[in-house]
Amino acid sequence: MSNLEQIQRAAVGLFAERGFAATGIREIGRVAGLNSATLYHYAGGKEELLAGIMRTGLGELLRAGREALEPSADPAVQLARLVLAQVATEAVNPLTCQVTDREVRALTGDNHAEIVAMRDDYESMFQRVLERGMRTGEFQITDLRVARLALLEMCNGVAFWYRPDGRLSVAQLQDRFVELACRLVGSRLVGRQECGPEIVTVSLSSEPRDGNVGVEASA
Amino acid sequence: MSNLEQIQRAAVGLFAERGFAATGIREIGRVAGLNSATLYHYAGGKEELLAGIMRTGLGELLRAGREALEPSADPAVQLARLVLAQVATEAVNPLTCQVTDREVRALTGDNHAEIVAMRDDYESMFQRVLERGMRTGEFQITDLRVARLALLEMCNGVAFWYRPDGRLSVAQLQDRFVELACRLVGSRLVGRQECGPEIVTVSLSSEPRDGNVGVEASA
Amino acid sequence: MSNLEQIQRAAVGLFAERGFAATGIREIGRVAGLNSATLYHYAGGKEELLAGIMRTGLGELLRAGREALEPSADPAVQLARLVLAQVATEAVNPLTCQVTDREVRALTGDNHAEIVAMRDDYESMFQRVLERGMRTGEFQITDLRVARLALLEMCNGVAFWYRPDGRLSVAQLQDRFVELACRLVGSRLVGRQECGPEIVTVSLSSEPRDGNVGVEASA
Amino acid sequence: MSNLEQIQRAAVGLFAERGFAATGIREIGRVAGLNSATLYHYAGGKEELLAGIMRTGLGELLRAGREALEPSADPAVQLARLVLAQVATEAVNPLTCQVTDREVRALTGDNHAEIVAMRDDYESMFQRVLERGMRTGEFQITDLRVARLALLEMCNGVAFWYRPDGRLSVAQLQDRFVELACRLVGSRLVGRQECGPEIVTVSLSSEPRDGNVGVEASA
DNA sequence: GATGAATGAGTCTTCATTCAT
DNA sequence: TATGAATGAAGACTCATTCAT
Repeated sequence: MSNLEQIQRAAVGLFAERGFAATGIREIGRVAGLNSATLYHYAGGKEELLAGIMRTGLGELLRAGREALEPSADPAVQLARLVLAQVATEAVNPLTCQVTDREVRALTGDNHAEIVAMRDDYESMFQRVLERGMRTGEFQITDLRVARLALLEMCNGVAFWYRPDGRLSVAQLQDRFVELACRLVGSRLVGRQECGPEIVTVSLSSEPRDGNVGVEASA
Repeated sequence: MSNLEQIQRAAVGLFAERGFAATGIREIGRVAGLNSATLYHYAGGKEELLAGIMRTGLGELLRAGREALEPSADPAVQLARLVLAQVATEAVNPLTCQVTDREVRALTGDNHAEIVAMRDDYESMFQRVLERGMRTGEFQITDLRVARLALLEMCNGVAFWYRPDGRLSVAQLQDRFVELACRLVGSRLVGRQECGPEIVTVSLSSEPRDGNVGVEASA
Repeated sequence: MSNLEQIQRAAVGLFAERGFAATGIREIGRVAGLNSATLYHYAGGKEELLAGIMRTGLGELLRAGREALEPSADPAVQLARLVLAQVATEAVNPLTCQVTDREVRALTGDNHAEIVAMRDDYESMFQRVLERGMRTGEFQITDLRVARLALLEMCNGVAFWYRPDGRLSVAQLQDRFVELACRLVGSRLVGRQECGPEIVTVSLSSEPRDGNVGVEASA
Repeated sequence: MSNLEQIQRAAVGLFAERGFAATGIREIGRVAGLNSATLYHYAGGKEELLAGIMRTGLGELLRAGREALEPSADPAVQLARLVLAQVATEAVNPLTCQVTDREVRALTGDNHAEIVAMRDDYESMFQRVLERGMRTGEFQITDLRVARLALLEMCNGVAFWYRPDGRLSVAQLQDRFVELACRLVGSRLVGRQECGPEIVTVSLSSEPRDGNVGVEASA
């Protein structure tokens, strides 16, 4: 594992636990096993470190989202696949997703603009699917904006309570959420077999792990 | 308006915008129009200030929740009323609710324990209603825990995006969320006329406001 | 007991325990049962409070010292009586004497000058007696200054370790110290019956006490 | 001279002049020629700085005391050598000794316990010698505790008034004090030639000096 | 006579960052 | 590549003091 990854993991763990502002650069260094000055060499500073983490997290959500939309044009299937993708990503990388979700306000200038833009891109995927589902009559939605926001909050929440060593497997969690999402938008329940090819879920290099399993990605 | 209220409003505004850890005591004082030392006279310190705000916020959620459960024993009605109450409280006091939702980890010791206990109390209201609805067959829930968490996340989210001066009135927002909640748990759609007496929504004294309208409470 | 006395006692107790600089005006007020602002009315401020205490303490030492020197012109008797007087004063008012001994450097300007002058006055009593004892041949002193300083340190020390409820009565303590002093200056041992009329030992109003016994003085 | 030494000297000078509580960390930094934050890098904080100084001072007193007791078993000689050692240490490092003597109460927790234990160790050396001298009949002491305390106060006092550039050399000062001590305990006068090998007197690195002379020690 | 309110200056300490090595 | 040293700015908090009531 590279030094930057080591640093990102340490940072994600601490940022998730205490928040960006309450975490010291020295503490990150200590957890990563590096001098805090070394950290500047690899990560470029505290805010750059956070921005890198969030780019990673949102980048993966975007990639998985695009993969989700690809195979089918059916809004119900697309929504189900979006939920599959997001839930799995959040479940497999909860701390990175927590940080990505909560610390946007800590960014400034270009970093802030870039991350907000990525987030907006991601949310617009849901928006467009919901819109098309309404137009085709597959969805029964009273208020598009409210539905989208409720749906997103619900899915984002996974990162904050799901524990991989708990009762539910990721696959089970996905099934539960697809069901909830279908109900929320008033669509028919989309089954797993309808959903087409499985979506790759990436185990992010920024996510702190005991041991080192799963599909690893350096992005 | 008392000095403590002035301080709490300033603090809530800043905590919501930048987070507790990223907000300086001097800055709160500046916004409140007081010397930072005076703030200690009224609020007792930064953490005490936060704890006071969160006590206010959770206290009101608990109160409104109890009022919601009272008139009917029907789980569907109780759930609808819980959602009515929470959505309205969040919509009317969004910043206080944001802070209450996000800054628990900044508390320590007894403050932390107390607030966590209040939050658990509140969440158990939803849990109990969902359980009873499942037993009576009014709800069709695949996974109780997942449903509860999804529901709560969805409702908590309101504080983060609802704007009182926007397209939707609070009443409309409530209707949308009752519909979403009913769908989520697989119950019949509970109409407003079924819901019984209106639930008082308190405008918290800790909530920053332009002007000063609404039912005000010092609790 | 007057309010000023109450304040002085509280202050002496705290100054002795933690030192002047480490003691807060509010804490003194709390111990005295008064608001810290009220303290300004009676004592005029923190430094004035200390100066008052030290004036009291040194004033009493000076008074007792003069009383000691009066009845006899014999240097040996005079020295014995000076020791009797000082030891008793320190034993009966240990905390006031500790503060008087140690906190001179906390004073400024006129207060400082005045207290230093009083202390010098007091020490010069010993100096003069030792000088005369040398001239008359009653004392065998190798180095006058060293002897005086050693003698004074020795006597001042009483305030720091003597406990009235301990093994030794004040009278016994006096006897021990007279013996030590006589040895130190190489004089014959002066017996109690030689010492003439007893010296009044004042129980200072600035000394914290449980209950309220002894000859009390307001000076 | 190392930075830590620089800091300790500055601190000792200021602590001796104004007291620990009345000395600011910034002021120490200014005198030491360092930013106050740098001070934390080397000394770890204000209390740690004091504790380090006192460890140095008491450590040296203990070492010299042990060296004093070694060569002879004769209580009179041992006492004389203890006095030689202490007087020289105090005369050569007066400010460090002042601080060590007076600021114990500023320490807390483990630091306090450790320093008090060292001081008790040191005082017990005197106690044991006095005890043995009484048993062997070499000393004529009416009250052991009083004699020990008087002796110690007398010797401690040296740090507060001896000036190396004054009338007396350290050796002369030692002779005067050995004489006083012998008188105090009623022993024969122990001469220098009886005292055996000279005791090393260490010039502490924490002691502020103009120029930089003498046997220097980093301990 | 007595006090709660108020504050500017001060406290110790930690911060993110830079830089010479 | 890696780090100990160094610092100005800022952190939360306490201070002695004044004053209107």
